Amino acid sequence: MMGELRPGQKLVEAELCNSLNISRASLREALRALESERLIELIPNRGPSVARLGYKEVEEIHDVWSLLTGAAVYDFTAAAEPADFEKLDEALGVFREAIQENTPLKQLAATNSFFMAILSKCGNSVLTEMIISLVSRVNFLRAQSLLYQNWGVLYATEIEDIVSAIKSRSPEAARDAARKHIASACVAAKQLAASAELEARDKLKGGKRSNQNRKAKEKRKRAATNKARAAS
Amino acid sequence: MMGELRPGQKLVEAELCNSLNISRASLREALRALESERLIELIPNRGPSVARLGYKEVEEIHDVWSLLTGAAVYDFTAAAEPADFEKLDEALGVFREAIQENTPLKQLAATNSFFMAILSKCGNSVLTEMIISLVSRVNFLRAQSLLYQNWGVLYATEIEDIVSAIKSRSPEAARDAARKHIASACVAAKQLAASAELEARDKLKGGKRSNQNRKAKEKRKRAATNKARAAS
DNA sequence: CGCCCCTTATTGTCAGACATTTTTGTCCTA
DNA sequence: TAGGACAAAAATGTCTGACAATAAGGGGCG
Repeated sequence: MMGELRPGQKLVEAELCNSLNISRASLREALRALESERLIELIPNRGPSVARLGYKEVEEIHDVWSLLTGAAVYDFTAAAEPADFEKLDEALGVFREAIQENTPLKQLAATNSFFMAILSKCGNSVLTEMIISLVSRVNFLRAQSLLYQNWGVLYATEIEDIVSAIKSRSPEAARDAARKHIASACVAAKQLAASAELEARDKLKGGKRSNQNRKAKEKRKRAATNKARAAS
Repeated sequence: MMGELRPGQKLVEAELCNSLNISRASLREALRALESERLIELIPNRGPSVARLGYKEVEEIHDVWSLLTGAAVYDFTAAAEPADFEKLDEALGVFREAIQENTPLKQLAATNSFFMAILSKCGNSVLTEMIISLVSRVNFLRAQSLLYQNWGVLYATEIEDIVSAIKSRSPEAARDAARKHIASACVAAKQLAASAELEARDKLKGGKRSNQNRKAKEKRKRAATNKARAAS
């Protein structure tokens, strides 16, 4: 259920219908919704495919994400109450645990709950939704940066900086700390996106080669097919 | 085709299918897309209705819009070329014309093309799309501020300020001018949203009264319905 | 007048069908 | 052998009809 979908992978409606046990009508409704969230691409007459993220787009998303999250953290810092501080501490604690245990998915969940605690009290639900929408588009890159690389330790100190700035009631410092953290995430994501683009290019070459192989294989089939056609 | 849909108005699938001459399946796909863009609300088992914008939400949208557009104008100011200046001047000229001619819809089109000229060259397509999505949600309020009130003359001077700041290659000044303009638009939109909320409340009262009226009317139908039921 | 039940309208979902378009596979030719 | 024309297969875009589940509205009753 996780990580099984690679960017650019083509999705066939019939297969999805079977695996999800829903009708094509319902499936296509869901696909439309996923398309507006930019999680899949829907090219006319070519069907849906998992959204592909280029290097440039990753950068753009993080730029906007940084701007919006900075504003959210700024507003949160002014409005936060002691109960909110506790939530931040708790999420930060879980994150530290996850680093000790070396459980990347737990790290990801912890950072998500950390920022959700902030967003849910930033006072602007439109802002919150837009940030969530942006994060959903690059979340798998963030997961990869924790899974396959070791960005967690850096993220931890950055998040600590955010918390301490919030606790000292300094909106500007909190905003800058948050933007700095997202800048780090952007570096990690851009690395992954770049290597993914290279991989995709390699696969393309491999695919062309395999086409030639397939042609050789198919020659054996010819005889049988010819017989069938002669019969008709 | 314009202004026929009032916020909160219920949309019936069958009627839309007839008027658009498409099947329910296709219609529902389109409705899902409109829902993710927040142009309609889609409550389970209650069907679609034109999105309602409350006072608070109008403010939130304008806050985010201001932030994002500020960034776009900032980036545009650095990247703009002489050809882009011409587009801005042209849009501004059309806007002034429209004010002279007192043609509000032309004013709206002019401001849209003005900002589109900026957005298309701000260098961040994600940012551009998000702004367009936000504007689409409050565009009818902007149109009303031009149609029924006289915000156009103020908007004109504000847009001039943006242009002159851009031309003097001052990103900060351009950003602030843009944000100031959107703040004005926010004031206008909030007024309209507030009065719309009052209207809606009045209609609710009137609606209750009309229910009673309808009951009186329906009494005449009873006889026929009873006969039909007795027959079955 | 207000509340409960029943009828009706509307939505959510499915299965099947068909034209159009894309993709794949085959054959022919230079 | 590579490449192009052509046919076959697969997939999509769209429509129709159907049915259960839910919500809305009307009628009857206290």
